[in-house]
Amino acid sequence: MPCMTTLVWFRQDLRLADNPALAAALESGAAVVPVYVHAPIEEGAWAPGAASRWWLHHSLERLGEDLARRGSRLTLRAEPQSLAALLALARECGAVRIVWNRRYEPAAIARDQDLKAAFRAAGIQADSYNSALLHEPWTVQTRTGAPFQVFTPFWRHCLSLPDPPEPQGAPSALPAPPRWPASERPEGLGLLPRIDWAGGLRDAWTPGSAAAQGLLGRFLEEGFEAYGEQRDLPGTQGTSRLSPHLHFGEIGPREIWHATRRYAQERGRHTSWRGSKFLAELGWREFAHHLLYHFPQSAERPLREKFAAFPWKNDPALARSWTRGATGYPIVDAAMRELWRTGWMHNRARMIAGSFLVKDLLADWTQGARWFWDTLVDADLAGNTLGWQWVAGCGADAAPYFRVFNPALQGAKFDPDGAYVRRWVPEITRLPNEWVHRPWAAPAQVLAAAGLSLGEHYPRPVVDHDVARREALRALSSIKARHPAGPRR
DNA sequence: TGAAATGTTGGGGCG
DNA sequence: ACGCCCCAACATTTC
Repeated sequence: MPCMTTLVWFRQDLRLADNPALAAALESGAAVVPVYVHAPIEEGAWAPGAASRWWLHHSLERLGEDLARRGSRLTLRAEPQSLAALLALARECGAVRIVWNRRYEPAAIARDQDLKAAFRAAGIQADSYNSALLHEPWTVQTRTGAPFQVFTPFWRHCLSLPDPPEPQGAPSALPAPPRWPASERPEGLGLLPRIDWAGGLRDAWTPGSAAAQGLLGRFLEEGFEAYGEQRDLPGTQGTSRLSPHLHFGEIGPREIWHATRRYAQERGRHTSWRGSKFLAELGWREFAHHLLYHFPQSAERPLREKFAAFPWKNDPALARSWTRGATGYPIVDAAMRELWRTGWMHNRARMIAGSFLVKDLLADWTQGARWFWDTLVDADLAGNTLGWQWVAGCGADAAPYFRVFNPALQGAKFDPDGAYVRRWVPEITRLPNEWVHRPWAAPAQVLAAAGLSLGEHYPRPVVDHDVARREALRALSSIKARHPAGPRR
């Protein structure tokens, strides 16, 4: 006679603290079988990319260890269909209930709805919870009941809502079932690359919720105060680097919210924390999920529909120079090499590199979104979509298309001492600061003194920014309506 | 969460 | 002393 068992289906909530689905399972007193199902085909066009898979492998290992320390186990299954895998597991365990934390990507929403109905039809109680967002997307709306399309009023509205609930700590023990079901080994999921290119990722990151908590604590102590000034400087460690941990749910936004509040209040700062630039970044994350939820086509298509007719050039050789970090613009190349090596790119650098791809190379923003999707450890459909539509100027609250970043000026402004470009583009290390962001303009004797021969050690610019900018503006005018087009409903 | 082009102002050189 | 021009510095407009 099997005792009551609940499946806790882990997805992008790979943590034990602040996990409402897990808490709900424990509350009932039932035995708990934690499970992760690897079913990438179900994710459609947005199955995890190579860098994400590397992260996921290690994150699952950490979660398994955390569970083992609490007398439990993580059951791993690799199947084409989550439903079949979970129904089979429920049968094996005699489970009568399954719980999970919600996801908000269009394909995941559709899949989860089908699953919920199928579980209920099979006599299995299915309940879902919110672990990933401060506020559910359908609860945030303008006075007229419409979704927000501009960040500032969106976030102002969120800040006016009651605080999200305080997160619960991790349980100290999980009731085990009488017998553990069979489990795939992490290696069996095939997440790790066949040839080991992940050395740079290993050096840069420690997946898992313990590391995430460590990063958050260190950031609050050392980075929070100066975040407003430091966050835009890619040559410094001014950001929290929590993005991949957030994507995989190793830490939740509510934990960050309340940890920030506590940090500020313990130091007698009762006013600034809610309105801080740091929490506003959580706001952008919320806004991204809000937009993807309300505009589910936006991962594939420009929100401003005029942009569907934009005359992209899509030159494969130029796109290749971009992915390889060989455009001849140091800050763009530094950004792309940081991404390739570490699976991450500083936010300011994302804007500069993104603007360059879309506006200087006239490549369709979806090409950039695809590359980031495969190479970023924090690749997130909502965030990636918002970021690329923002940079291309075709999204909600986006940078106007005519706002074109000048790589040399951005470099001078945000990497004035050249620390960032020198770290990732060592060819130009010996150029003085004055020329380090525009080696093409350096006098011959300066290049010679720096031991740099353009076209030999480091490429000449693949396009002339000045010319490219004008070409981009001309391309824009070709799709411009008499009245600027608003976002599509 | 831009940058370039264009306009305005005011100091200073100079005839 | 005066007008003219140049141009830097700043502001505004435009892309």
